[in-house]
Amino acid sequence: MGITKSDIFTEQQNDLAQFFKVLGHPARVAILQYIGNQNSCICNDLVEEIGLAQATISQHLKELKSIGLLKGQIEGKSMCYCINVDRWNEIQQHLNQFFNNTKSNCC
Amino acid sequence: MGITKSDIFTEQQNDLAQFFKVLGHPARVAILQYIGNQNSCICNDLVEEIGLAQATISQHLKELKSIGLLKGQIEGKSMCYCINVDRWNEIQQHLNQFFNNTKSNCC
DNA sequence: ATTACATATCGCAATATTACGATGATAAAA
DNA sequence: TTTTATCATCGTAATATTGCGATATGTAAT
Repeated sequence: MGITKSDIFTEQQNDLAQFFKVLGHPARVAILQYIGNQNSCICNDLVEEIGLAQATISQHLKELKSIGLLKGQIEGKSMCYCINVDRWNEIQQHLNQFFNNTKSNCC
Repeated sequence: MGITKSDIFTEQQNDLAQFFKVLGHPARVAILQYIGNQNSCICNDLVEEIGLAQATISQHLKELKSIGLLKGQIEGKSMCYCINVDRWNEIQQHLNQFFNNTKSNCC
């Protein structure tokens, strides 16, 4: 099949999984780290920095935008992609809540 | 293509992405939450609890084991799958390091 | 208006993931 | 020993993801 049965899970579970999923690709991790180090960014830098085709980088940026982690501003004829710090913190908090609420000690 | 170009990323980026990826499915989130609430677990409970076929659950458990998050002990004729707390904390720490080191504030 | 540049989107091919039925392996129970 | 129960693995179908070339879109410069 290949289709994830999202309807049998809670919205919280689906959302959480979606955050993890978007972060679950090395290119997207690398993009976030690069932007984090630069404190600014234009997409073309990324193409050289990461080593994937422009179309591919653009697709990854789109996914990072889809969960609100990145915001893009038109800067002349290029784009300035930046980390949405509020959202960043919010997601970090969600993930930590998941980790903290899920600890157990049976074995 | 569909193949991730892991060779152009650092080991740290690949590992981090792998953690996120494994957690990036609602069934696996649900499995961890369920085990966390029970403080113990046998796989068959999960089949009823989650609502996926036994083969599917088994596959998800395997992926959670692959990053060391779960450990399984044979318990009579069933399995006791438990959260590996040390590994759990370790991964939580890795993810938080990533979040803390990647903050920026350009826009 | 034309050109040059930067990014987004489309369409495709290759590969990965998800899900499940069927089957295999193992261990307690009868 | 046969049966039953529990979990793992195999094989397969459906769908998703990844990556890229080609092309579209938009903006700035000439």
